[in-house]
Amino acid sequence: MPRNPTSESVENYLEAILMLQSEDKVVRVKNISRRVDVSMPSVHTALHVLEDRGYIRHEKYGYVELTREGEAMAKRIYASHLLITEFLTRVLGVPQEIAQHDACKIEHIVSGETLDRMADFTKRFIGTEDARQRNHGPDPA
Amino acid sequence: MPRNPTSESVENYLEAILMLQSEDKVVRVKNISRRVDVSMPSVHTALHVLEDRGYIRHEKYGYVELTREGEAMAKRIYASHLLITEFLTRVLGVPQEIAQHDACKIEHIVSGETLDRMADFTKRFIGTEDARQRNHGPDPA
DNA sequence: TAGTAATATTAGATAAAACTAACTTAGTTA
DNA sequence: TAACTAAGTTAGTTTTATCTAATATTACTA
Repeated sequence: MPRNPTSESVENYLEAILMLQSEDKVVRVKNISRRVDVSMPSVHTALHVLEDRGYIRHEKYGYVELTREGEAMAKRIYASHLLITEFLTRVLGVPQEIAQHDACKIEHIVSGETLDRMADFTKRFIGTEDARQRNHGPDPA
Repeated sequence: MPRNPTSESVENYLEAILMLQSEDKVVRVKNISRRVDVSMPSVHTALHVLEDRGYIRHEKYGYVELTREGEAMAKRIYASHLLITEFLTRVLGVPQEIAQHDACKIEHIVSGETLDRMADFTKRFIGTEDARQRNHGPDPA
């Protein structure tokens, strides 16, 4: 495996922790394990990596917390996820569930450039769609 | 790592072999190595996997050939690659080089559903763009 | 045809990310 | 407070994909 500075795996854990944090207030190994669908020992190992990279704080037998950097990173990834999902569903018309699944993968590999274009396109497209609905007319170009 | 039946790595090798085959007629470990940017021993190992799965034929110190299944697989992946690249460049306006890079990643993970929607959207979109050019721009003849 | 250069292969190591099994800690409850 | 349970940790293994160094083969050429 490559020495990628931020692997898909790391990003997934951060994203999961962010979501658990916002849902349950308190984040434990068990929760992450269930959310990411991975054994507790695997989570444990991953948490060491995340801690080494300064993304989380974690004391033995204690709760898990995102650092400022970890939270920023997690939010960035989550934002990508939302953006991609919206693009897939609203622009391309991909069914929700499939869009979710694809977004989970794409969010880790896509360039910032493409992400920006998706955002722009979605914004313009939604506007156009809304206008079309208001007018009942053909595509205004 | 997951026991994914067809990994990104396998797909990349197949794609590379297909392209080399169409360019050079004859495919050797060295060529694949350069194309995929991986050492020759790594290619060698990968070729065993590909052979076990019935995607290629390869005799010691000889050339590499795709089987019928291997070629089908490779073509399927390459078609996705083209489709995604076209979508990114022509619809979203992502610069060629970045689009290529993103396509190389996305092609391995995206669902067939999303792929289909991209194809449809591109077709419709290009049609619209052409019409716009015919109406407002110089005559394309 | 012998020697060399290019290519291929083998052997063995490393890294990431996961796993199971076994053990430890902490919290609850009888 | 003793003991049970749930959660966490440690130890050790596996899989996939890569690498470097060393060796072998092939093909060419002098």
